Amino acid sequence: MKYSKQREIILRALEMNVIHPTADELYKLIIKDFPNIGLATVYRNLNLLAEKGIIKKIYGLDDAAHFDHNTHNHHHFICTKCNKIYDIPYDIASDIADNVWKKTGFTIEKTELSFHGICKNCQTKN
Amino acid sequence: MKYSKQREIILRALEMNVIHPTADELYKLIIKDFPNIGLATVYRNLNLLAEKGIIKKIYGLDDAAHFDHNTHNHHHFICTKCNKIYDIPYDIASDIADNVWKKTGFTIEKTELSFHGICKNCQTKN
DNA sequence: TCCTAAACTGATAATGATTATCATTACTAA
DNA sequence: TTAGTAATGATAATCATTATCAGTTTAGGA
Repeated sequence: MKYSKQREIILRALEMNVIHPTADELYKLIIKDFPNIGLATVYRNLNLLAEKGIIKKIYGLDDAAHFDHNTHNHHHFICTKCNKIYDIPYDIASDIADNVWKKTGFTIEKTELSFHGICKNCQTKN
Repeated sequence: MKYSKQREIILRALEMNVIHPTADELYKLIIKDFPNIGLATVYRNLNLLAEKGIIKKIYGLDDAAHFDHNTHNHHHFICTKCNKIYDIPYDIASDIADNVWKKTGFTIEKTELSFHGICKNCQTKN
């Protein structure tokens, strides 16, 4: 993996945003400051960074993949009203992968927990 | 919701298959016996049935949505070698949604746990 | 410093999954 | 039987993502 200015920019942009953006959302943020960057470059680098474990790729929240600079073990909640994505602490179910292994004998490489519902903020409104 | 022969066929085809098919996979199975059915009809009805809670739509296993006639609470494991999808019993983490609610105050409507790894069968093959 | 190979880029075409459109058909309640 | 509406099949459109490719940048020697 060779250094590239674009990758640097993409990683910084992701780190500055706690909104778990999709590749396209991040692209739209970045072109404001770097109008020459290509959409494919954003996709490419996000995937590369996720492969290397430098960032996280989150599936299953909606139809698009989201990216997260927080690589610590944690899960996600998406509010079906405001569509905001929240982090859920890992210790909510820290032994779950181990349980699955004990019960099934399957080797677990990745555990993805996603919760859908109404966040506290949207509950009080309305 | 009005009766339709196609919906009946789609539901039966899903019930007969434990393979958690995608809409397209199910379509390819069905046209063998019902060559006139349209792909859009399969998508439409699977989504409709999932909305009504008659079947389950599973996200996050791979890029396509899979469907499951088993509506009992349970989770899924996908083997990264053979791509087979296995059911994981619910009691592996039966209190997890409750835990999230207690910790965050968020109302949980849907909990989706998906595990990726190597199944027992593929482990022994090597 | 200069040179080359490999990695990276931007633009865009291609893909794959899914949804929208629309004219036609099938169900159902009166 | 009929009218109203939901459903259908064919296909165009969309959306997210990946592949392609010619030109550019980077990095590690000579």
